[in-house]
Amino acid sequence: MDHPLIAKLEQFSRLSGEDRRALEALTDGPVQSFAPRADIVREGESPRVVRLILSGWACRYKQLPSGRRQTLALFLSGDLCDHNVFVLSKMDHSIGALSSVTLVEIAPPAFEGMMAARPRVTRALWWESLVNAATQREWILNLGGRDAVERLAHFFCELAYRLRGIGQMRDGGCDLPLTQTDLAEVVGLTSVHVNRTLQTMRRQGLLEIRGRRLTIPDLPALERVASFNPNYLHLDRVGARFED
Amino acid sequence: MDHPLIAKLEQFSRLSGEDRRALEALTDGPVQSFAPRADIVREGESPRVVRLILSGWACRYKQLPSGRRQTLALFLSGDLCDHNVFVLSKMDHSIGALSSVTLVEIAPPAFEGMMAARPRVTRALWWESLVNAATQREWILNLGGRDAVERLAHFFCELAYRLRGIGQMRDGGCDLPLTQTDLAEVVGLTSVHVNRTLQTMRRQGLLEIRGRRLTIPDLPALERVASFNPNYLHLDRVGARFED
DNA sequence: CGCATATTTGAATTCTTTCAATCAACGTGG
DNA sequence: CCACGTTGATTGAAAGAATTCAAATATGCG
Repeated sequence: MDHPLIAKLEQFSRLSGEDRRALEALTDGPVQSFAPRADIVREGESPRVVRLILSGWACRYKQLPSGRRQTLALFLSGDLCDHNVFVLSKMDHSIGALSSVTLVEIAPPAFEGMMAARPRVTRALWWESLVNAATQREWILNLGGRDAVERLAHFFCELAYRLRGIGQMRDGGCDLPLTQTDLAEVVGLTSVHVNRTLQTMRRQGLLEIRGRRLTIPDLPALERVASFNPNYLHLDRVGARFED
Repeated sequence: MDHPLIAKLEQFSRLSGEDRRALEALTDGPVQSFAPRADIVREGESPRVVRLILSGWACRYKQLPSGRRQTLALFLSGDLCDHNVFVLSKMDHSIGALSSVTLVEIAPPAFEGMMAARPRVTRALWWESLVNAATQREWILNLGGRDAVERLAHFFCELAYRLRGIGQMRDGGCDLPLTQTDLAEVVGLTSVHVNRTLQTMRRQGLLEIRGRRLTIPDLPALERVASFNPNYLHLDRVGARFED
């Protein structure tokens, strides 16, 4: 199996053998494991390292005094948790495991050293961080401008594209380690309403959820429901892996 | 009057005379003007330059097929519109003027040259971009986790802190060139509901809007209503301007 | 003064939440 | 292998929040 970070970055840029070795060396530290629901970093802590998700699903989240929790971003295998927050003195949000998670920590100096030495990797990392920013914007649009069905549809579309990018979509479906409560925190609704909305969507044949598996029988249909436009994922240079 | 970008960056880091001259040189291009409601950059265009807002209010926004428009970020004097989007080939959102706006364009090579030459400025620009990212996250929380009163309260709190940082709060108030429709697009509500919500808030003495002026008689009270925590603005190093 | 833009209002509808209870699935220990 | 406890999914009824549509007022500007 491919190295998750390499797999991710190759979506944008073709990497040389040297580039790959540099990335592998960067991430050969000890692997850490987290149980589902465990916090990986908590708001208020001082970030010291960059974290690379190797397997499992994690999220960035914030909690309101009311107890309501909002997911701000989803981290999948190959995702970096903030490759630059260590510029700031304190975390303004938390990072938590949604499923079982394994990750490696990368020391900032090693990270910066590699950026200096490997321009193509650096370019790919820039792309990564700009796509993250674009994804955050799209989430704002999703919460501010769409109703329950559209929000969930959009989230699942984004998920499908992201998972496909890292080779984790199979037979029009994927693992879905999220409970309905987790989904509710992603889309800013209550779990009860997510439940009813999912039923509606199932009835319309937009998706199927059984066990921990999500199936999307007709992704284009789901995209239409969500007014999904994948432009913000900036995958238009995927071909770059074949040129250069 | 201070140079807007210098004023902004000095919130975080003390700049030397050299630093300031470099920033001034960077932004001495021709000044462009935009009328209220005019688009500055449109979705789909290829970004070629970095833009610095000199005066007026602008915003990043996206539009849904339904016609509904969502504001993704607010740009005030001293703000840079994406000092790095030119890495991506096409804009995935638009930038529009909310009031009359003046700005200067900065060519990417000049920008990068200055980053290479002036580490302290670079550090400040990093801070700027991380605070932008944090602000985006907070907007997600605002839309996903708060009701109408709280959302508006939170927005006005953020506004007060940002305007104070650039010296545009006077007598507990500020100019507010936004219509209720503009506000609705910021907080993801209809203008009708914004109208009713503002009336409630006025009745509770949380704010006052007359003409184009916003007054906040008791900011701490408004912060309590919004559960506002300014930590995400990362102003904790403001003192840095006096040390170093 | 008069048009154009912005704010305000009311009533009806739709969407979402709340609360409380039930049902289903799953893993553990006996 | 089954009872039991825990967690997640589902349901119903009622309340609450936000939207829609249409019309009426205000406000500002030329």
